[in-house]
Amino acid sequence: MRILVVEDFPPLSRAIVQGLQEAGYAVDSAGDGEEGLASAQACPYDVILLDIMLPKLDGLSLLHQLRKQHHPAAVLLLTAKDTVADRVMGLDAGADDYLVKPFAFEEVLARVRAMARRRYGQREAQVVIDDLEVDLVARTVTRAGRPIALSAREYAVLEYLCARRGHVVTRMEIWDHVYDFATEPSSNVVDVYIGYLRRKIDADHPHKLIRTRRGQGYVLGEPE
Amino acid sequence: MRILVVEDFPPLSRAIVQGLQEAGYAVDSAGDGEEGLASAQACPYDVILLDIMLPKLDGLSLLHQLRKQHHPAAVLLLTAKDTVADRVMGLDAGADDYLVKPFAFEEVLARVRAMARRRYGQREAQVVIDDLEVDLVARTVTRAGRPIALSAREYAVLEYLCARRGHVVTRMEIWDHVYDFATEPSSNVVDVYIGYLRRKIDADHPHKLIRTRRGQGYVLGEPE
DNA sequence: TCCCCGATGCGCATCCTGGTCGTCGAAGAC
DNA sequence: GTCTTCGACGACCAGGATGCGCATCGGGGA
Repeated sequence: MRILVVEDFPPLSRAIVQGLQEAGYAVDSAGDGEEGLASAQACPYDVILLDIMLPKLDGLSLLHQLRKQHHPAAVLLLTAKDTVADRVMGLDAGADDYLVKPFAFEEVLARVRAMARRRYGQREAQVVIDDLEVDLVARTVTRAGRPIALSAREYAVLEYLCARRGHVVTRMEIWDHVYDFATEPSSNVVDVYIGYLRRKIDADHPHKLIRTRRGQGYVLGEPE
Repeated sequence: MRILVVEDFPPLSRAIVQGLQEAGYAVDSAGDGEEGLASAQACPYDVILLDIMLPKLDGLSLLHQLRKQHHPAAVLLLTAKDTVADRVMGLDAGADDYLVKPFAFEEVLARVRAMARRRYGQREAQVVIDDLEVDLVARTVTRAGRPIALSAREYAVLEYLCARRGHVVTRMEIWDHVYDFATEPSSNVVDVYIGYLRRKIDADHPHKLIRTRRGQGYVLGEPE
């Protein structure tokens, strides 16, 4: 899952970004409204955390712009104000959820998880494929009942594959959702991580869970 | 689907071309407006990705020329500017969609898919013919419920046949939409791939799904 | 230490070519 | 109308080149 944080107060922004990264998300941040808009347009973020009071371009205007362009991200508004009028205005503008400052980081995490899941039309917090179980809330993976430890990046790749289970996913798409802006897509990292994952959860030959579509990408699940 | 990318900034161009190829499209590229116009006139592209700021001939002029010649391609404009005036000018010139830089690759892919589908008048993301099902989003194929693995090229041919289901399609047309400039049409590749497809999805004799129209081409579906 | 990521080389699926065989259809003879 | 003949077109096969995917190694960073 890839997340954008638009917040102008550096300590808060830093705290949120760090917390989300620790939770295994790919996170970018923007310090004002204009930067936020540009970033949002540049990337298919799954979730955008958006402060309302921002320099240059306020959060609600930004949200309006995004929705006008049919941006698919789920938006979580962060605000100091909490009146019914504010709340209505935010949700009317196309926000998916609403969080009033001050809030606990736990709260952020919970809502982000919920939104990310909703975004891919998954009701269940648990994805089951064959004897593999991925718990998207607990962020745990078991195969045939035995728990499997994944690194943050490994989990991120698996999570994205789960979100699009049964669909052919190109390397580029995986890249887009697992990496932030820091790196360049001119390498075989994705292959490498598919390899790691297979070694841990899909050791048999031929691979039954993560199937290769030569020249196209990978598919998770989808039997036969 | 065959796509032309007209973009003068090499890194961006390369990234887009590579990504689209990975997604199974036949892609050519042009580095300036004149080259772009020449390529567009030389080939029945389904989609053209067109930068506005270009050397020699700018994107809007190019677009005007194409529309004057009734070129059928769907055009996706790429631009750094994003004012209402720009947007209106682009769409008035006959563009089908509009993408503001910087953008994520996945955004490009989504819009290209949407345009390609619209272009062939398909609402559904899934094509069903008899007991054959082709999911154009998931890029999966099933016959009588059983999934069928196709290679990238096999899928590309089938996708094009789906797009023109019920119509007679010549070899040349298939070739045009499945291959880029790299190869020459002086062979029987298309026949060969029709053969591959039939073996996988249409094994019965006589072939019910992919019918031969001697001296003309092939038809997908269209009973009797 | 564990995780992350770029690079290299090998093996194989995929792709294409060229050739041969089978088949369809038109035209002509009866 | 029917049968025959011939030409052309399409189907299928198999060998070989290509390039993709995968495993692995090793350096760098947290």
